[in-house]
Amino acid sequence: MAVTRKPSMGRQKIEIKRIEKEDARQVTFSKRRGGLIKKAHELCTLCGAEIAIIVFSPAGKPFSFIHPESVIDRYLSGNSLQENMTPLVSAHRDAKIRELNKEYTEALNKLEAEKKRGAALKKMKKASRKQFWWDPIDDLGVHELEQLSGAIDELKNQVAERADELLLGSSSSMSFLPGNHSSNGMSSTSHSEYSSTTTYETKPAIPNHQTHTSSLPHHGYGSGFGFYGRNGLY
Amino acid sequence: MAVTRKPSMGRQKIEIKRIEKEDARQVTFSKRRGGLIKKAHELCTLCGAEIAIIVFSPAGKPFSFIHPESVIDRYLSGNSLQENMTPLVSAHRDAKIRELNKEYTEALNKLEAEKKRGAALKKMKKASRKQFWWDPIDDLGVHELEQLSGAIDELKNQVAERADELLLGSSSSMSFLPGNHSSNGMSSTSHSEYSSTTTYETKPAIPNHQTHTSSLPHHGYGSGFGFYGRNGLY
DNA sequence: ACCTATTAATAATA
DNA sequence: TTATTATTAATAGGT
Repeated sequence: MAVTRKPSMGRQKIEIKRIEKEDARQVTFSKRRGGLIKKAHELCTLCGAEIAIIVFSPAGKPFSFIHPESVIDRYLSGNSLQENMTPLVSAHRDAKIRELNKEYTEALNKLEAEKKRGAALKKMKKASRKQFWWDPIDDLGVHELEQLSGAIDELKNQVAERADELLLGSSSSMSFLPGNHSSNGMSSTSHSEYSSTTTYETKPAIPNHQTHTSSLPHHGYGSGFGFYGRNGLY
Repeated sequence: MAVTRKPSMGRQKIEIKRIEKEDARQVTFSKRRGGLIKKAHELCTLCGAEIAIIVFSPAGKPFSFIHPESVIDRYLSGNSLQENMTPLVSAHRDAKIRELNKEYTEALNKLEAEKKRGAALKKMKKASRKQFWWDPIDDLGVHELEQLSGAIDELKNQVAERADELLLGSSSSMSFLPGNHSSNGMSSTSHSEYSSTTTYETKPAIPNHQTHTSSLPHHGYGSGFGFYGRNGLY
């Protein structure tokens, strides 16, 4: 009793335009997010680039992605970045920097080891992405740079807000997330997929209230990414 | 005299590990960058998300990508963001904010129109991407947030540095780019591909010197992204 | 940059 | 969400 065999219609070509169906949109978002991440990871591994990303899901759930070990390392190794920090964050940072450094290093080593053992490599199965534009145009003006700078600040605000909330243990507009925590299928044990890259998910922060009253840990400059003179390493 | 017909070996499966051949790496980087961008754009269009990205090519060439119109708009519409700006940038900003606003709006309209006319849709043909990691983990701590915040600051520094250079007209370590400008095939006319998304390329800045001495335009918070309560719009 | 043979991503489904 | 699989889309190698 074999039916006409129609397991699936297979992938259909779709128009690149907003998916109206809320449900489908969510699914696609999830799937493509995973795909994008994978692609990004591959690009990193293959060519060795440095990236930092902040994403806000359609639902307003913030995600952040940072790759450069160098950046992380520079931060963990403690340095001149506490000055411009929010007193709140700064305080905690002072007390935890060491611990975190160790903690983090251990985590990385662990992941590194597990990776070498040819551990899990099939946990990734999400989808969904963010839409942004990327254009290697040649002539950039001051205004664009200013805008960019501003946008970056905005991003920092989000992070800072979340940080303050955590530090204060305040639940002014945040305590537990809406619902889909492990929804992505790679919760706790998951981020051992890709080696030395750091990722954060600037949690929910509740898609309702938005008391953008938090402060963020600014820090001195002086220590830019420092990727410039690294040509010799590639 | 038809040979054994071997047009191409076709795509070969590759290991996801650093491409040692400098040349091949560059090509792959380019190709995949384009692919990633495309993917990202699609995700944006399909699901409507908000993203901001900063990337540093293996050669140290910085790229930045910002999507959210809302963010841009908020910035262009002028507000409380001049306080923490570098005097240098701030000054210029004061004088140009209006002009830029108009300029930008017009540009967006132009792109919008061209897009509707079903204009060019085949200009995209680059390749290359950045490698970074993105992980939707559920439990984020203060330390991760701090790191994230720090990394974001780093990014801002890059932008600020460039901005200062432009404003000062200083060529201390920057004047013309190394070489591959239009190498991507979509220079000037290119960024009309995707509608209302903003993209910047924090130019070369020369992959050698790195006088991270620039300052960046910090600005007050108060006006976070504000994507949170937008559920109803999706 | 442009071409294809292949591999990889994924829309539809369950 | 997660799994399956028919198709479309991305691309590694070559030219």
